[in-house]
Amino acid sequence: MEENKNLKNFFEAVYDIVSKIPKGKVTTYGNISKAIVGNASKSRTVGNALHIVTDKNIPCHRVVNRNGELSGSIHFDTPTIMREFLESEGIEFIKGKVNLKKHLWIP
DNA sequence: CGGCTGACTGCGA
DNA sequence: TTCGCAGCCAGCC
Repeated sequence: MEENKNLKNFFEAVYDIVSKIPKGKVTTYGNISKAIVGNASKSRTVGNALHIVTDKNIPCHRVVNRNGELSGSIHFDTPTIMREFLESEGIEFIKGKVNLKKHLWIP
């Protein structure tokens, strides 16, 4: 099957995938980009999409970078709220980073 | 229309 | 895994 062309644009696709991330799981910007266009070249655009959005229905706190770091936490109300959310969902943190080995989810 | 920035990634050491 | 460098793409001014 080809990529989802039903969506209006790349941003819509990002929101759609992010909102489907199961509780207790996390994914990376690159994985989302790959799930949409087939490669991680637009990984930065994925982050931009979550940056402009203010919809609380989108669990953007479950999206981290390839190292499992909460690089986007600085854009939240507080730089610690992102980790608090993940911990409350059962995500394990190792040295201040998400345990991708255990909680990584791919679309 | 042109240039800069960014919630990134991949590669090599 | 961590550090540094370069590439890619879309949105914004």
